[in-house]
Amino acid sequence: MDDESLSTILKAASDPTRRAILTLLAQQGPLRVTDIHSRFDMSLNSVSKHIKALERAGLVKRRTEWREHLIEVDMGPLSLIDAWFAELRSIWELRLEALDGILSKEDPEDDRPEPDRRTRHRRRA
Amino acid sequence: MDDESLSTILKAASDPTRRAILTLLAQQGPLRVTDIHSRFDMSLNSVSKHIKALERAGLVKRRTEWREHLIEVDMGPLSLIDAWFAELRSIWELRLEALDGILSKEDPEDDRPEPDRRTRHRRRA
DNA sequence: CATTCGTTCAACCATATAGGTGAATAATAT
DNA sequence: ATATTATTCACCTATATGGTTGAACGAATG
Repeated sequence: MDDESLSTILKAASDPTRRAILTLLAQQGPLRVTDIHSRFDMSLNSVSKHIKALERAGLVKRRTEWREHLIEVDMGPLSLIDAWFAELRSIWELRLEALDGILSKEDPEDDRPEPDRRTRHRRRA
Repeated sequence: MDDESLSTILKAASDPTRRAILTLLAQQGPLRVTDIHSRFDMSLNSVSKHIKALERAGLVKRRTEWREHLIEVDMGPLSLIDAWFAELRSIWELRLEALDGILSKEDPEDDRPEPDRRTRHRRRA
């Protein structure tokens, strides 16, 4: 549905460091920014930025207790991606079924322009 | 498994135009670059680049017949993403189960540093 | 042969982002 | 009050990417 948040989520997940952070959080549970930083050979600032990217995508949630910011993974948005994949797959399968049904009936030329190989020059609407 | 190709796939899928191209291909079947271009308000060159990005990610395959390049969607790589999600989820659930098991047994302090709220200064290894 | 069509390649610009450093803020400990 | 710890904010640089335009290439038509 929401195309923009889908982009944000996928883009956030497309970075190896961010995926590693997600994995770390999944197996270790809520951690502080500093704890996460200690696992990576990278400046604390960069880690903080990555976390903010994950936060923007909704893949992690921040729970601020006293002076520590606990970061925990949120599996929710992943289902959005699942849903998109499922939709794409179903569209694809629907087309195949429809193709099956048409195979012997309609004039195939005006439905989808099936390339008529090695005839004279292709013109299409 | 292959972290780099996972990044490539997710990044390719993170662009709205590219997702639209995938959807179009899923419902229309194999199309030429020009056909795809006609659906978007964008230069042919840009469309060509997007297609190459999708190709690099393995999300579409190119079938060159005579002088036309037929582009068709390939659902294969999507399973790679599915697999990663599933792995992440299972790691997460495993931790929860383990937490359940430990609840009353071990010294909780050296397993995962559970923040001991408002005690004296935190020091960690 | 010259022309047209489908596609890619090359150069270019604007913008976004990953990474860094250093200062600022907030809260606790001494 | 001062020092220490945790986090963020602001700024800078390099690189990647989306988009453009224009030229080049290969194949089929006339």
